Amino acid sequence: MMLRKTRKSEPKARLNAQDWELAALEALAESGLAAVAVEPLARRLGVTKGSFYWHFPTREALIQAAIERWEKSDEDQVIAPAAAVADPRERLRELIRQVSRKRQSHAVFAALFRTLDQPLVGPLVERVSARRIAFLTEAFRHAGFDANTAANRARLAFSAYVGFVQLAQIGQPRMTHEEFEDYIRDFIATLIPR
Amino acid sequence: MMLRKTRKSEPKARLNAQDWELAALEALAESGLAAVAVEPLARRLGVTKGSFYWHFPTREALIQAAIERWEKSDEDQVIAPAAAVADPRERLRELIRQVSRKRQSHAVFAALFRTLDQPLVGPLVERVSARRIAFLTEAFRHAGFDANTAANRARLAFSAYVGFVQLAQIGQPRMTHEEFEDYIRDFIATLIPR
DNA sequence: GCAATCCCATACTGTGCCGTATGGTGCATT
DNA sequence: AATGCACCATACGGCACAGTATGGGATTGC
Repeated sequence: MMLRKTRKSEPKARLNAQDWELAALEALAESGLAAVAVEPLARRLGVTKGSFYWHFPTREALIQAAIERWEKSDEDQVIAPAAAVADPRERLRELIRQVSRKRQSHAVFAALFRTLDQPLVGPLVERVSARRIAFLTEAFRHAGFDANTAANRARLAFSAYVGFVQLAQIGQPRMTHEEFEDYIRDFIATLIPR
Repeated sequence: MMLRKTRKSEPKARLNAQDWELAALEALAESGLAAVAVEPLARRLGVTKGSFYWHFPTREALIQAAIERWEKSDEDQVIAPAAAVADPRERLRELIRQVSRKRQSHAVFAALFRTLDQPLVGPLVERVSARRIAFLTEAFRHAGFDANTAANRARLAFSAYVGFVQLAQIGQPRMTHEEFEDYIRDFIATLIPR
């Protein structure tokens, strides 16, 4: 009983709070918020909940920390790179292209969208959605649309984005890489006419 | 102990399987599949689970029956009326307009979309989605698009639809009726150019 | 090399739901 | 009026997870 026995892919022996947060985000992306449960995560990490409750006071605290971590990384990795592009149309195209990369981040977003009833998740999704819609509206305005049309177009684009990440969850489009690129091209051409 | 004591809005005294299915769909539309639980539903209906297990062998059976009922009613009330319209463009407009009515049905669809991991729900949503995308693709083809573009446009429209019902869940758009009508107008104008 | 601290295992209680067993009550039929 | 069936209440066992209590092994600082 001296050696470590069974463990998934033999990770590090001792954990910290960040390890739990990352594991929570993995489970969240794969199986939704319900999978962010203490005991299942502990099994996944090869420890018991005795470990967990040293790092976090409660399950809610873990969820809170995990989604805050996601919100920040998503802001940095999706919004910021797009905002850096000067030309409005090209900025929109860049934003849409971000969806195909950063799979993990969008999987988390999709998972959060499926748990809006949760008190911790609802406000977050609402906040992030409002921020992105505002960002899109601004971009469409600078692309030459009037205020009203820009708002509508932003809503449409964001809805299409949300719908797409949801559909991607079941592989409903079931597209090859070429089909996907073609779809994105049409997507952009339809929403951002020139 | 002769009279009925407490009960929500005093419904009928004795229930049948259909009552349970309708209650299940209500709970599903309001709070997702997790709320379709035997004991909570029993409380909601003012009875105990002794009643439930007379009508259904298991919780899965109730879910199965409820979503089958929804699938049929949705087919009849959303797809069929749109399919009846002759002109392709007008048919698409009619389909999109259906979304603003039939709120309950779309709330259920949104709830099911948030529970794709469930073995009973996944195939259903996949089936319904494929059917609608095929329907949309066909409509776009008849509207003059080539096969490839029609498929992409159908995906885009369906994604926007899925995203919209999800966003409606948090009242993210937070639109007045006029704003909504205006949005739908832009939605149609953008996706179905003439 | 020793103590303090960090990290975790074990064992427990509590809760909410699923499913079963069994008995009881109202209603229709005869 | 008695019987049979449809419908429901009550009570029970089981499971999975949240959270607590406590002790023990590992590590670090000295």
